[in-house]
Amino acid sequence: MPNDKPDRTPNFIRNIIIEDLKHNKNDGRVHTRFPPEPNGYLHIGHAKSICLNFGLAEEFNGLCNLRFDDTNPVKEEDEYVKSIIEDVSWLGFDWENRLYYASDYFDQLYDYALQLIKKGKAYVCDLSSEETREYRGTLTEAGKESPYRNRSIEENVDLFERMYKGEFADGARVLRAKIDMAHPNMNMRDPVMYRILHAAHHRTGDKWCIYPTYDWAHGLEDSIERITHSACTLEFEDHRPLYDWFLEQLGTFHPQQIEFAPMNLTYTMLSKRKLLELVQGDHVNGWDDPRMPTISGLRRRGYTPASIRNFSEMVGVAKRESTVDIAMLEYCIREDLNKSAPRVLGVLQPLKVVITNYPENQAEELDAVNNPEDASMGTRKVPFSKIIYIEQDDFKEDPPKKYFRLAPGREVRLRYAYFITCNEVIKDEKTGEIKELHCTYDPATKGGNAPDGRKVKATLHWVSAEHAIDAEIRLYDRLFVKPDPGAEKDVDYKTFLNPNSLEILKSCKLEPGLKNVVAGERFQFERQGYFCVDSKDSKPDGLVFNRTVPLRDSWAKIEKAMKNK
RNA sequence: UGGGGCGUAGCCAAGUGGCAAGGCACAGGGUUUUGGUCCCUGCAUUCGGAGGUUCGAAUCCUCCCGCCCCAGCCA
Repeated sequence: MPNDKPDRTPNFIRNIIIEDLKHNKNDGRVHTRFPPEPNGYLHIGHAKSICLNFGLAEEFNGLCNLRFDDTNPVKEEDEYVKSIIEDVSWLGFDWENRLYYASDYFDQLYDYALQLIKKGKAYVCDLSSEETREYRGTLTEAGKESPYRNRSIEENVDLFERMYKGEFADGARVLRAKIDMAHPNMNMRDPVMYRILHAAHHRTGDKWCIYPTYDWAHGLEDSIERITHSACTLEFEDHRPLYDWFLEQLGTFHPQQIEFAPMNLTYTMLSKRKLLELVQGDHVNGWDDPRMPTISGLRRRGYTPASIRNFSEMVGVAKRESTVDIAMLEYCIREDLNKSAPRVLGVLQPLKVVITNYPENQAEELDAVNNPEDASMGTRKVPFSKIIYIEQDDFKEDPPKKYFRLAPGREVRLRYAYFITCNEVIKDEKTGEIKELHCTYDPATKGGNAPDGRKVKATLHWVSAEHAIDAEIRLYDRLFVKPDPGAEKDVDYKTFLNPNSLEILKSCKLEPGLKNVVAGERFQFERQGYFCVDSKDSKPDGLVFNRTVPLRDSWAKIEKAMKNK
């Protein structure tokens, strides 16, 4: 059995496939598909579905198609298909030559509809949409049959052909399946198959003015492509009897629809409609804003495809409604970047430090390790001189308990450099603001070790002032302040948008080696977090970095715990 | 009051009659020139509840409770 990851958590869909394979169902074929509607950008929830479908195909030596479910021209755009293609392939999946569109099948769908009409299983209905709703009945009451339900086959064929030809106005008529207006499942009460829409389609242009509905089209799309296992989300469970009904009536290849629970993520929103609102309302800067849970947003934020694939595997697939803790996603990106990202020194909020006993006009090149997790990534040189910057947070004039960074009289290590001791704090006379620190260094501790064996409790990152390069750094935080911003039904979720989800730092100081970075390049700024070069705004003479995720910070936890005491 | 689903730890999630995997989070401890990583340890006598069947139940049966979805010519 093709399974190179025996430790993968089992899930019910995989179990169904294993069982089907055991009985040689579909001649042992496994063929899945990812069927997005091109009406928005893909988000992390779609990524889970992509990983599921392509992953299953991969695991069982099958195939997975990418298919655009473009049956509604008024909502769909080419921009979205472009972004979806980019996102799926960025995630690392390959549909080879199997890129399909529902619109490729419009002719076949039309023929199938004619077949159903001729079997007396579909009819043209002249009821308005309001009337159709009234006739449908309610959840607890049966519906009424349309007065047009018993038209002759000839009349239905004629009317349907004239619908196709464009003789009727939008909404004037629809084609409906003739099933059962008293069915307890609302979806079976003569569902609409075609509606008249005089709208240009992003691919077929003005060829069509009738468009198939999802229920009518989807099963047939799957059938035409000989899909074996058609995974979709839970809300379509009620549609399965209809999915099956159409395929049975037509006697065509019958894929199996399997429903799984869609994913929710804490502190964000996974709904195309709401994400569109955030974009259109300028609450974020576009679909690929690094705060967005979209694949393009995560990509720009610095997430790797591997981290997202791993996350998808980690959250699993089940039928139970779930809200995954965003900490799990953050864990996945840290895990990946810890192994792969080069370490670098960068100061976000600089505090000037003068090493008073270090010679003027001197600079030396110190050896620094590029990644302690991977020796093959080698070492580099970092310049050191009399004036350096350290992080404002790394000095406290009046250090609290358990704070073991720099403080007056205290000695700490500068990473890869020297031990320094703080002797003097220079303040602005008026504001009391700390302007700079005067420290002395111990020349014997070069590289970071004291020959006499004395220890320091802290190691700080730093950057030489005269060698540093400037950069803008964008710090991102969760998009919403509540774990489930949509939970309160009578409060708009936008109320819970985090006003501090983006903080821009303009005068960050980075080690000079970062001068020639390229868009998308990722680094760990030691003791801070993982950052990547912004793909849109970063320029050679104006570097912009996005913080992907901060490092775990146990000091922050201690601080918080002390405050809560 | 119709139909379809789902209830295993704070969050995901295995398990399908033989005595509760794993991960995240959290809490301790060790290593450490990143308060990072890594490594140990702890974390459900119990599976929504109550009965029943059985030598034995999260798994089977009955009843009850809770949550989600469905009345678009959206997908």
